[in-house]
Amino acid sequence: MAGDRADSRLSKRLILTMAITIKEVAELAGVSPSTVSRVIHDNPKISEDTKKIVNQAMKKLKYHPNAVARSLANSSTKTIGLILPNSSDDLFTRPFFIEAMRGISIYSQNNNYNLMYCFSKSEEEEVKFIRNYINSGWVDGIVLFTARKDDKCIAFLQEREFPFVVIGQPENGDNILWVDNDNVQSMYNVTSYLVEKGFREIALITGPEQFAVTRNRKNGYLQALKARGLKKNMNLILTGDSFSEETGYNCMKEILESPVKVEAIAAADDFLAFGAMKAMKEKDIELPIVGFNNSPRSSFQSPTLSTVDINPVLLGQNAAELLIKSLKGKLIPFKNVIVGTRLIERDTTAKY
Amino acid sequence: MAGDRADSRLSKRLILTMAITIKEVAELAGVSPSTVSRVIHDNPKISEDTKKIVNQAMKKLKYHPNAVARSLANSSTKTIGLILPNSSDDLFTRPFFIEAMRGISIYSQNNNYNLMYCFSKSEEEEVKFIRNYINSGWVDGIVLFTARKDDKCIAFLQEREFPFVVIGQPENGDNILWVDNDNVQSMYNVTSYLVEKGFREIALITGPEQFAVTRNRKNGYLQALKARGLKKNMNLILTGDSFSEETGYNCMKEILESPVKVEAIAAADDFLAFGAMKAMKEKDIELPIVGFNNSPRSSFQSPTLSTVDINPVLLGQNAAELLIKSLKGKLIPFKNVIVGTRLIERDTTAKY
DNA sequence: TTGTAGGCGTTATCAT
DNA sequence: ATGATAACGCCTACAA
Repeated sequence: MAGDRADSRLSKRLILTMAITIKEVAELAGVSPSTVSRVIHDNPKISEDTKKIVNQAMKKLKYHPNAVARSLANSSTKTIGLILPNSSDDLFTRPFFIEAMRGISIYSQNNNYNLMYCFSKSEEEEVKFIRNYINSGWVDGIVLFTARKDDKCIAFLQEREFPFVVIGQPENGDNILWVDNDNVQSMYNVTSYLVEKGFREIALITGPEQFAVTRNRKNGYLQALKARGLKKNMNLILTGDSFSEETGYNCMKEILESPVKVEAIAAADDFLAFGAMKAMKEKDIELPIVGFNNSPRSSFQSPTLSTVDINPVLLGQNAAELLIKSLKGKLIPFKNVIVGTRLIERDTTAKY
Repeated sequence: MAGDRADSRLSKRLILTMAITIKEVAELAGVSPSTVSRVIHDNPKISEDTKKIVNQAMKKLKYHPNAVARSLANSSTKTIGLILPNSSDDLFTRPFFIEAMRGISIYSQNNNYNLMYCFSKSEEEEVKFIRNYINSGWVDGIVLFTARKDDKCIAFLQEREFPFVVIGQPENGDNILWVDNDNVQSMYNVTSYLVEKGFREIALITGPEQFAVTRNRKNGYLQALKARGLKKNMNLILTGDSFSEETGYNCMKEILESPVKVEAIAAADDFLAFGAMKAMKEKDIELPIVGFNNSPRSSFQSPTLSTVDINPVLLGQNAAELLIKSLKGKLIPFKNVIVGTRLIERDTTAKY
């Protein structure tokens, strides 16, 4: 007498706002819940007839699987957590983050993964949020948006053996999933480009050394000089303590007010370049300069700034792809992806 | 003999990567799972002694509640879904969205709510994602980032009677949670400001009428004229078909090439203003102009653009607050919040 | 091919 | 104050 058992909800349903469950579909279709579950998962050994009946019942009742229950049973939420870093102002002035987020969403949405995000104010808070995501069981994997030297987030994730991917090349990244541009190569290209224009005394303005991106771009610069037979001049290498406009301004001012000869500038970030341009303007000097990241402002400066497009959307997409494939247990042939960059020639260099 | 029952997982635990459950804590503490649950929830009728014992056990085992199981039992995920709209390029060039997201995250994180997001390519896709969020049961409520005329997302959410909040004032918004600036007042202020500078022939460049923000700003403009005893001139009111720079350019060109006299411009968006400035430059004309939204570029144009700061972070924070309070069943005294704006005077108007 | 039963980890009701 | 038990909705051996 299944009909009068206590769990015969369909007939007794009073609260209409509650979602339809697999049991109710089963009841209407006259089969067992497991059969319905099998139909949902396209289990091969199910007869066409019952499949049809069950599908009709599902349609009639407007059944939709409850993802939470599913997650509990599968111990997988099909959700990825994004840890937005503490770069406070950067977050707003630079479209990098939202573009990368969009890239991640493109791949994830196509593969039925959900996305969670949180903003953090400090590296400690980042770790706190990661811990929280892991402990609560909300996410299957995590995306980090930056790789620092001695990165606490990475250390923590490794210790917990939790799946993650980094946008940016971590140190000791051998066993880590990451995506990045080839920052060595990109800056190599920028430097070579300036050398080919005929400049010899090329200054480099970078951000803090704790970021891999800084060390790599510096390397690219040095390698290019070497390859062209130019020797490095430490007075031309300025390491700022941030990627801000102010830092760029100070670095450029320092060079201009020193006796060092400069003919061109490679900046590791557009904002450093903006600051440098400001310093030059103040002294009524105009030197060729190239930035990095193709920030919107770069095409509206006067003169417009030559820069390098690092393709953040693609970085995000590849990050999501790496992580999701590894979550699915797919054998991925490589643990990291290099996304190509593109030098955009604008006013600050085109005329030379 | 509880010790040798089949579910005595603690003693038999082989797989160490599996998370600790309430049962294992109970076993170690020598109490029942329900007691542990009560300790977790600070249930008043629990003895200090057992509370202590249980807490020790939790600490020792590094227990953390499983949020998914909790959600299933509570039929609430404490998660909010954000529907990022289809404004493709806008998303990247304007920090509005990420700032609003940050605002939402501030309030949500403080109240232990999680955030999910998705990007959509069209209004249809937005509805699809909303449907998905609701049907799957992943989210308790939804945040919309824009309010269109005849908004399909809002209609769908209302039909499903699902909790949501809108950033932007919807039409027929009486029974809807929303936050917005007072767009009428803001543009009223801008217009009055220009009138006080002595200008009479003030042009208005707006985006499409389908957006409430457009209609409201237009209203503010008209009301200000009326209040100052100026009569409206339809030739000075340009309604663009987007908020883009190109649209602003075309509108301004149209005015400048017509016989109409213009003395100043109020633009409903910075990008419209950027376009207008470009059109003026081409004709070697410089008229006072005010934009909207305080986009980063506005302070780097030459001349720098006067604009209105709409405080997107606060908009986001208030949106989250409204939604979460209503989810918690708190009686909220108002169903909407008005966030103040601030006119920022820069080069395009300061000198007059 | 289909059904039964137990489990995923937590909460809540009802006893005691 | 504490424990047993049955949900929450779905999945999956195992049985038939």
